[in-house]
Amino acid sequence: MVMMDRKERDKQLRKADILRAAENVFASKGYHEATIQDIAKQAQYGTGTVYLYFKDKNALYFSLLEEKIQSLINNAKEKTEQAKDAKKKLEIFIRESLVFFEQNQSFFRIYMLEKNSIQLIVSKKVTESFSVLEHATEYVEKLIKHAQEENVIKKNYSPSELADILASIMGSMILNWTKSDLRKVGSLKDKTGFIFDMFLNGAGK
Amino acid sequence: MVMMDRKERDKQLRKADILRAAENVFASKGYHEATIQDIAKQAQYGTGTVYLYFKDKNALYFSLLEEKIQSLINNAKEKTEQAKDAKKKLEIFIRESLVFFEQNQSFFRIYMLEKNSIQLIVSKKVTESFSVLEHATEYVEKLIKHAQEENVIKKNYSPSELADILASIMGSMILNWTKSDLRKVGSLKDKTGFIFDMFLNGAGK
Amino acid sequence: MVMMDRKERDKQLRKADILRAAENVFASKGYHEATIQDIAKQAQYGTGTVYLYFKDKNALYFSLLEEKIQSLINNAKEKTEQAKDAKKKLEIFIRESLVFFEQNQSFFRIYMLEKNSIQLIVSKKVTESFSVLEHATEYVEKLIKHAQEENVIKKNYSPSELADILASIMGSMILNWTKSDLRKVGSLKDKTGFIFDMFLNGAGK
Amino acid sequence: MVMMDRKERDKQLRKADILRAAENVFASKGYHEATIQDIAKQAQYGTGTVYLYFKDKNALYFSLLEEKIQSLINNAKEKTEQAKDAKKKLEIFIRESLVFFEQNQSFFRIYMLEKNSIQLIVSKKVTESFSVLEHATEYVEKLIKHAQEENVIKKNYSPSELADILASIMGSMILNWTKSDLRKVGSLKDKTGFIFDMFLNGAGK
DNA sequence: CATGAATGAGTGTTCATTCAT
DNA sequence: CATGAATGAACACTCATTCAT
Repeated sequence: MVMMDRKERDKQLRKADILRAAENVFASKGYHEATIQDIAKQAQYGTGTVYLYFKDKNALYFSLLEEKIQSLINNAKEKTEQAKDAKKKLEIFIRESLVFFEQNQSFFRIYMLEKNSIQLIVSKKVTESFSVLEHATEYVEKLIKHAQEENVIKKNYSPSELADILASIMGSMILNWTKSDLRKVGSLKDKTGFIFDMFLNGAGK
Repeated sequence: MVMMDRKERDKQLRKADILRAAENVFASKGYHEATIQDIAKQAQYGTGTVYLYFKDKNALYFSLLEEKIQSLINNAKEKTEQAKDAKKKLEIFIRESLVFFEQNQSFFRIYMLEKNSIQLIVSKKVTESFSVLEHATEYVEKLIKHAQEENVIKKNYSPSELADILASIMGSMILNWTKSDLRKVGSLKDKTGFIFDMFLNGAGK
Repeated sequence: MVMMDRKERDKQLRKADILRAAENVFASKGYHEATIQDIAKQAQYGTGTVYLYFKDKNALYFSLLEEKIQSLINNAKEKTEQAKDAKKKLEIFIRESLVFFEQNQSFFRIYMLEKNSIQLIVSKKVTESFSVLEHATEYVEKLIKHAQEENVIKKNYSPSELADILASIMGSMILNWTKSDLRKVGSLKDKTGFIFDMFLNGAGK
Repeated sequence: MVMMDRKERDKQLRKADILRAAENVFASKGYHEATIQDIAKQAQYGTGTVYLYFKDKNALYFSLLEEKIQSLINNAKEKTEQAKDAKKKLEIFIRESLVFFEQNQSFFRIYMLEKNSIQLIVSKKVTESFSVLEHATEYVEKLIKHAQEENVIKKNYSPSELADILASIMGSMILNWTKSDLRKVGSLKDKTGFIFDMFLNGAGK
């Protein structure tokens, strides 16, 4: 995006190294059990080095979440815009999310591990930088509103509630998939149809 | 249920005291931020006393989850059996779960905070005592299977996946409800109809 | 002073143990180089134990200073009141201070090491509990005022400045004494006369 | 003094830059709270550069003290030699010291903060380079000896003790002055008379 | 049985010092 | 020479767990 000199580029590379290591460690242990030393070792840096790039453990953690969510949203938006009607947009959104999570399983672990903590525990440390999450939900809401306007989705249900439900259905399916034997089950994105159907038509006959 | 002497009864009473305290503390701080001293103080016992009734922090935590889930299932089973057809049973199950969580908000916090951790982190400490959760899902699966047999629910979808989805929809709604201004929104169990509808018929028009 | 049960008494004893250890360690290393582990080890307690009795390193440090200064003042006041005229009072004050510091050499090290830091660096942590020092200087000022009223000391000099000067002369002499070979020089309180003379009559002929 | 080539001159200039920065930083934070990075940044050099000119933090610190004390002594000596009699010399010494400290308040802060640490803590790192202080006290002692020979000062008191006392009285007065509202109180060197009087004639009537 | 004081391993974080560029 | 990123030892402080009373 922006032109940067070698120094700035190297800095970004190292920051990325550390984020990658943090992703693994947080994913396998969760926030509290992960130690900065774990992460530093995983990234093959000294302990102190981590602090050159992130103010503290919390900042590292939220940087990670932010980066990933941002990239998920950006990708979803881009792909979504190629479709015309709201129904297709929704379907693409579901598929792209599944693709993303399939490619980012360790991030998914983190997301699932802490998403509720984030929402329930009102930590002061959090609020600052965490508009990303709001943007994410706002985006899904927008998709749903469009679908309502196009008469694809019932108008009497609140878009924000529907957005949460769609997200939770997807979460549930991804979780199921991660727990199953991956070789047998096939790609996660094959679940798109099922999720889409469940969301639009439910389980009823 | 079982006959017990005074000694055993007292022991159970104290165990319950501690579980009640743990429920509050875990609910407001989450597992890691809660300390045994917090819990002991809240229960008006000495720190060491907690260890007379629970092997360690983890055991206390899972005892709590187990007890609550057990009571949720028991209650749901009992109420559910009063209905004849599968559709009604499902509706009752949903309603009773909502009632339970409305009465046990702090447990719900715990459940939401850690439910994913429980499933994702394969902790050696966990596996032992955690058959309850399986029983719970098994029970919902059974309800769904019945509904499939009675032609209320599509037969081509897996009961276990549908069970997870139903649970996640309910979780999503409860979370929404806890976050909103309780006085305005009314009782949680009023959401029964909406959830039931979403699950059976989806959001589509 | 106050009646206390065994528990409270034991607690005070342990607090005293730790204060004694802290006195040694701070005295030989200064505040920053002293570690809590040093102090705990010296007191033959575990690291964490220190924190049962003192909020943090700072609190321990100031507790120590406060306790010592308080005891110095109390003793000085008591002995001083036995004399009638201001001149005698001043002399007794000087002697008693010397006796105190001779008996509390490691405290004197601490006092000298940090007294200026205390006065120069306006630390927020300090201000709260540090009225003791003010009381101490106030007391010396009062002695000097009395001496001025009794025409023993020039009235045109400010009592507070004179108090500081007296204190600094004493500090200087005590420092000299600690540095010299104690066996040869004799007791510190033998310097009373010299200090008293220097303060009243100066070095001039 | 000595002829030096450009290289050597530049080196001295840079050393001086760093010493100036160190003076500010040490004065406002004290030895332990000051960091090499603070100093380097203040001096507008890289962190590593500091180590090209000073072996370590300690060496930098003592270089600073040494330089300042040296310059104080040199100036005092020079001005002092203009007077003939010992009494006048002493007075000039006091005045010049006050002038120096008034112009070097941040150094004074450092001096007061650590002067006792220096004398009390027998650090291996210190001893090497610290003959300056001895020279300084030796010089004051010499002044006092002269005054004794000229019958201005009592002969029965030890010159070294008197030197320390004079220094401590001056320190006390300077400290008082720095703490007061400078605009009201006027120049520090106006205290010369008072100090001289206190030293020669004491506070007595 | 009940207690809560004592413990010390373990964590996040800082900073003097080094060294590749 | 100059740099400043990297390092890792060190420290204050917490808390699950134990055990003497």
